[in-house]
Amino acid sequence: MKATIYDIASEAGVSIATVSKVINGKGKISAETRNAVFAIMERLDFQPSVIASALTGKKTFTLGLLVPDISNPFFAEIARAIEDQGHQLGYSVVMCNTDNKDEKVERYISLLLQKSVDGIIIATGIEKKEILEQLMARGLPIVLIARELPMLAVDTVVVDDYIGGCMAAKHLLELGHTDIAILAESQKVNSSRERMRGFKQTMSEAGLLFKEQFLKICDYKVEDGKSKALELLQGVERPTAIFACNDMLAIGALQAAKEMNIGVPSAISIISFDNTILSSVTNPPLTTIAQPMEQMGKLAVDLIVESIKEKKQLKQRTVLWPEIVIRESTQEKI
Amino acid sequence: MKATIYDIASEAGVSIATVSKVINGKGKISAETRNAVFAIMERLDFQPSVIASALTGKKTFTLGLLVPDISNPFFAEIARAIEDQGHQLGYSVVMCNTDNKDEKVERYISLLLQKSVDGIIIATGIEKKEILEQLMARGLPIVLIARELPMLAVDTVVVDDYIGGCMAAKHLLELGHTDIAILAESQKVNSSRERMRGFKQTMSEAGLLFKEQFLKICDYKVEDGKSKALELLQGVERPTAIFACNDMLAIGALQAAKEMNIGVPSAISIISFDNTILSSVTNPPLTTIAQPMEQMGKLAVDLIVESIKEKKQLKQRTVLWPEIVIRESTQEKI
DNA sequence: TTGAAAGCGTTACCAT
DNA sequence: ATGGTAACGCTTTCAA
Repeated sequence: MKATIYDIASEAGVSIATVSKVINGKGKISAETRNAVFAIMERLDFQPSVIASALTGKKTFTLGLLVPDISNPFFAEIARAIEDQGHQLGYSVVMCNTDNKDEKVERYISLLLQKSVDGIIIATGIEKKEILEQLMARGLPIVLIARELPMLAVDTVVVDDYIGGCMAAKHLLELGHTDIAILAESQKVNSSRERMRGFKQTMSEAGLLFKEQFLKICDYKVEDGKSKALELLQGVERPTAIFACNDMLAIGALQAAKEMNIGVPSAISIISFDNTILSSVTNPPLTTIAQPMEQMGKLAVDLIVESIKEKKQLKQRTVLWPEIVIRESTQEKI
Repeated sequence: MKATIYDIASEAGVSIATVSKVINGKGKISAETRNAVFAIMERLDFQPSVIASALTGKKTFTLGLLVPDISNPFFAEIARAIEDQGHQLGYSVVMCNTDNKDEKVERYISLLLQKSVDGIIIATGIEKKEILEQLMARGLPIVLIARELPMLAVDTVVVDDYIGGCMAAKHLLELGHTDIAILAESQKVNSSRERMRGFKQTMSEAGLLFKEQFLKICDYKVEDGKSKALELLQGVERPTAIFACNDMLAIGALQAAKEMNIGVPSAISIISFDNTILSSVTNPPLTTIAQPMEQMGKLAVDLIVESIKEKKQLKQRTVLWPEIVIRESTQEKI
């Protein structure tokens, strides 16, 4: 049914070794046979089997990608960047949605191993770092993107969350806000912790005290951001600005303000983090600390491919600079 | 390095055939040897190579998924549903972003063929239907989702776009609107054409005339929706309602109205199509015709898997019913 | 209940 | 410049 190297060989009246050589451009082959073989491959619509060639020790040119949920715009944008660069360099990417569950992570990793992927890019949180250690022990190239596992020598690409937090605080401070609340993700998430740390640090450097009752820890869901923001806005003391640790939470805050008829940014300023498509689509559009998702994805792929080609064995941690995107959800305190 | 079936066999003092049988639960194996083999597989952390087993004629348990752009929330949500169900049934999915370009489609298909995927789910537009015909001639299972290629016997899962268009019109009509504009996608897109057709049909059945100057054909981009909506709103005759053929265009319309200080829905109603996360996040949140993305994805996978298992060879076209989700972007004409 | 051996589509080494 | 052949890790058939 599908043409194989044997079909080509017999059709061309040469050996399979010769065909293999012309496919891979190896060895010395006369222009004449080369052309003949190419012509026949074309005519028979021959596609060399990656499967078979992988079996002989070559690569599968396939990467695994672990994300919590591709329907989350942040990860969708990262995934797009990764697939683009992967494709550019000749790799396919297998998408895996983990829902941030270690058990699913383990299942997917096992599957990817069975399929002999050349490397795995991980954008999902992992609690048990043994999972990764085991993987690394196997010598499989790994890179972490947008997540980190401290104290593990693994290639990592992240944005500087601490600086991002600082930038958010600086912006709000410059606008004259002093009563500021934070909508954070679970403190198990390293990036969220760092964003908060940068934020608080900048406040205290400005001689301001962050009021702990203004800190709300949320799930990663619009709904939860909304209910926590509602608590904030209904409290006796009301903040004049909110720092949401991601776009989803910021949207929740926006909805809470709307529900309470509190103007944004007139009565309350909201700044978020990520700069996914969501932040440009809300009303008002969100001022946000942008993660350079495209470069992050590209970099992650470049790292893993280098590591697959064994061009490098030093592990590195690349920290990208965030950037503030000022839209319309923040304004001077009045 | 990685344990193979040989390692297990020699460790267990049996033949590789025996090991193969216990892995696949085939043939008759004594409980004793079975347990021994299992124990050793466990101890050696053995992962059977899908590559090798695929080479012997079995499947790769991998599906290709062609989407225009995974960072578009509609396709991200579809992709999530597909990956979920695929994983459920034992299949991995390779994601491919085509940007709706036939050349990229062809490149990806060729790659997927080389990797011996068991089937391809296509959610991307294709102009040259020969591409598909060729694929089908190879006997590779294919299913189309959210796109169709008329006059081609291929499994297809779509929402009833015509009915969806009718529902949108009916809603607007019930609210008393008569001057209604349409923001459509390229007329090459079958679904957009159908939505429009249903919409116009319903209007004319109500004895209303659709004014052709109220039809704007757009790209698939927020920006374009905005500029086209702006033209509409700045015209001498201004519509009191807009039907946008997808969420992105509706967002553009929302932005246009905001820029012109036209209240939504007080001065103009906007209804959209898709019900991606975007429609719930805008202000006001969008009334929209929902596509059941989750079921569509699940169904597509079920179809392709059946077809892989050769349980079925009849091609079918499954048309799902859309549903209107009323939010706050539409109201009675005043 | 178990095993030997052929075969899957390539690559790579060694001959010619 | 070209070809023969072992090897990759597994499944399957046939024998024992």
